[in-house]
Amino acid sequence: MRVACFSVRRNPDRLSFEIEARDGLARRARLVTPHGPVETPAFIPLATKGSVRGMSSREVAGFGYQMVLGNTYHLLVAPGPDRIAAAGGLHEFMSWNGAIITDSGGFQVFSLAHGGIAEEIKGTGKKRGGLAATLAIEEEGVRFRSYRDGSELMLSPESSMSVQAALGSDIALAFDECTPFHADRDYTARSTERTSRWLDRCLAWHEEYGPARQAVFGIVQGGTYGDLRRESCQAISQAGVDGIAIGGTLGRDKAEMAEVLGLTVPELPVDAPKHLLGIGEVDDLMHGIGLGLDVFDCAVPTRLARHGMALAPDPERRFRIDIRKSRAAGDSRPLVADCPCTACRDYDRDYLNYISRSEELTAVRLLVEHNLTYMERLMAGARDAISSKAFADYRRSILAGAAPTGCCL
RNA sequence: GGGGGAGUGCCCGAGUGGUUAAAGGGGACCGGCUGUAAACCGGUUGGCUCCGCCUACGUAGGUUCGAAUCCUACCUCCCCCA
Repeated sequence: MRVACFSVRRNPDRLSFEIEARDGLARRARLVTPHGPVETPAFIPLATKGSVRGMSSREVAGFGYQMVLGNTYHLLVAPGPDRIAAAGGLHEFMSWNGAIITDSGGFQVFSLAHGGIAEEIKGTGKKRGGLAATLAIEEEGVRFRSYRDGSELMLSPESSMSVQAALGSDIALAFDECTPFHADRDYTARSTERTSRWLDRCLAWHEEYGPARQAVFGIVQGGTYGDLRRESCQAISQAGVDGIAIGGTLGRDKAEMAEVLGLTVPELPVDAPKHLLGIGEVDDLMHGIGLGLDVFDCAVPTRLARHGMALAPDPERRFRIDIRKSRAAGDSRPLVADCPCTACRDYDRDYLNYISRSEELTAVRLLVEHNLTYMERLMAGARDAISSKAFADYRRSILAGAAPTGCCL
């Protein structure tokens, strides 16, 4: 049974979403926020703590990005919503003129308890010492211990929305619990239902006190269970949100992720803007766009860069090249041929290998710029392909090892 | 010429009779990273016919049941006095 009653709160002051072209399920659209448009499909870099690590806001805009993602939990811990509000909101605070979507802190319920997605799936989170920063998950909300000073803090649907109101993001995400991969069906079901109740509370609070020009997205949970995903989709579709994000565990591997998304996306209203949270990698983006998803955010491009990995059209090596490997030493080729980023224009692999191994900050900056440039070109290429009804070919060529064709400068 | 000190695995550096193939760093190599506790986290790093053996703590001898650790000679380096 297809959900038909998607009640987008169509308020152009807050958010509009215009689909401009379709190619199969994929679509090219424009998400217009109070801080400008976002051409979709779009990849959104993370500015978790109010900064895209290693890059100035001006630089990020220069790479072609129109939206970044900030985090409620991290900005609550420091510097705190009051200080950001006093600065005139997060846009002003971080000198970012484009759109901002803020995550609700729901993911931190999961990540602070388990260490991360891979660690939770593999059960290796303990290796990092276990922060135990998530104290309790209750109907009211979640109690955390600040990893900064040990103090206790609570995040609830109301307080998360309140912080996001103070941050003044263009899109606020409803407070949710990201259920772990290892949660059983019973727990996932109860958690997902609670997340739905939390969504209602978020919307009620926002209706009353939230900024008029801030949109609210609900988050689909349900783990890897098809029926729970469906119920979550229905609850959100009927709640009166401005858009929908897909969260929660997407399974053990890419095959399972495809399965879960295959069960989830068709349950959502076609016309709603859809954001796939936390994904991802080059092939994942091609897959998600093919399903009709619009926005993607992920730590991977910036984090990999800090870890010495550059994105590259090499499916055999998971679309990345480890610039610190000795094979890069003495290699006078650019990182990626025809890439317009500084690393590729001005330097060769030999030099990048050397400065990266030397722990020079410049190496990190160059790789972050490269990866962000790569992702934006990948997405720009996808947008162009959709406009010319050639997305299937584009996707095929990218997965076969072709370089992104989009222009972002 | 006289006096003193030091030589340890790729590098630095602990260790002064047995539980030491030898702490700890660094480097190197491999792996991981998907709503960022992450410019981070694991693993490996003498050899082999690998659950045991061989080779190893400057070189060559010696003491001892047993030595990187004690003794002797030699080689090299550093410091001080002439």
